[in-house]
Amino acid sequence: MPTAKTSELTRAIERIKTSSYRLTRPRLALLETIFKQKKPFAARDLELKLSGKNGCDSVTIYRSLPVFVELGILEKCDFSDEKTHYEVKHEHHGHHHHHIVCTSCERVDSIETCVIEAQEQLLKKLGYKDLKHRLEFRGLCPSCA
Amino acid sequence: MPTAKTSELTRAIERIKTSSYRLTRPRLALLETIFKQKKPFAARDLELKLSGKNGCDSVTIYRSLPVFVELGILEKCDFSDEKTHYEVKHEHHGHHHHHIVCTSCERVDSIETCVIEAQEQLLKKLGYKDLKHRLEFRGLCPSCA
DNA sequence: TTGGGTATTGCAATTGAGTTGCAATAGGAT
DNA sequence: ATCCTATTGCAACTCAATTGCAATACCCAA
Repeated sequence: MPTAKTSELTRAIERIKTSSYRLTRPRLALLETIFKQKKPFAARDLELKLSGKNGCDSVTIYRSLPVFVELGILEKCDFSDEKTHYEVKHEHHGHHHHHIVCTSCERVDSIETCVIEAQEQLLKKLGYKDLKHRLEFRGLCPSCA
Repeated sequence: MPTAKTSELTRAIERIKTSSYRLTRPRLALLETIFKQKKPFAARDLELKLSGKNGCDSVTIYRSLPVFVELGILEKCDFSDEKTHYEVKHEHHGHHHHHIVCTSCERVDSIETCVIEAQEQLLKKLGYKDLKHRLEFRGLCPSCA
């Protein structure tokens, strides 16, 4: 009896197999680690968990993450500075959403209601096209506050 | 007769002098270059314009920009990826605003009406404190579209 | 105006994320 | 089982940004 996580992994594997990409041992190890993540992660986070035998090289990680994004398994979600972050593209919030990161504990919550679409409509009326946006909130979460 | 730009430079100089920071030749050269910028810029942009005699070292640039932010002369405004961007904190839009960057010509416009405050109010009701946010739009501007 | 404490500079070296070249390896379709 | 091609992993590299440190230059106080 597959758990929700197992079937998500299974679906990811299926997506790779039906694409022109190959399902390799390193990629499988990567996926298994990825689906254990409870928060958005950076390449470096995976690197630490995947070093040594049965793991995979950091270069492979850097090369695979964009592939997974292309296959709809992951989503890029850049927080403030430094590194590129990714998160699993869960079915139940495949829809557009944003994050709020606690500046104290780094807890990440999802914001399901997006008010920005209104702003985009405004810009479209001004003649802008192909709009994308990125929004992040930072602050103290209820438990830290 | 000082132009608007001149007086902004003058005010910036004044801010440095009245702080514990020192007004040095490199910082002055940096400020002069900064106030010529018409768009948000990265450290690297200034570096190119300030190399050679009467310029200043890139390390000095990297060290000064955060100081200028602290003094309220500049504002950080991180676009998508890679480098850290800054922009002059003009008096006439010292208020909170966002940007839209054209994905074709890189033209940057300011968005004076911010709908995000509503979202923050919502998060505050949920118990979050000390909220900050960052929002950027990317897309084709009316002339490129 | 001069002297001196301290902020600042600039060079060189380093860090850290991410990329690239390339030969060896391993999917997976036939 | 074979073979074509995607993929791996190492080493070397790029590029932004940071740090150590000795030399320099602000600028305040006498």
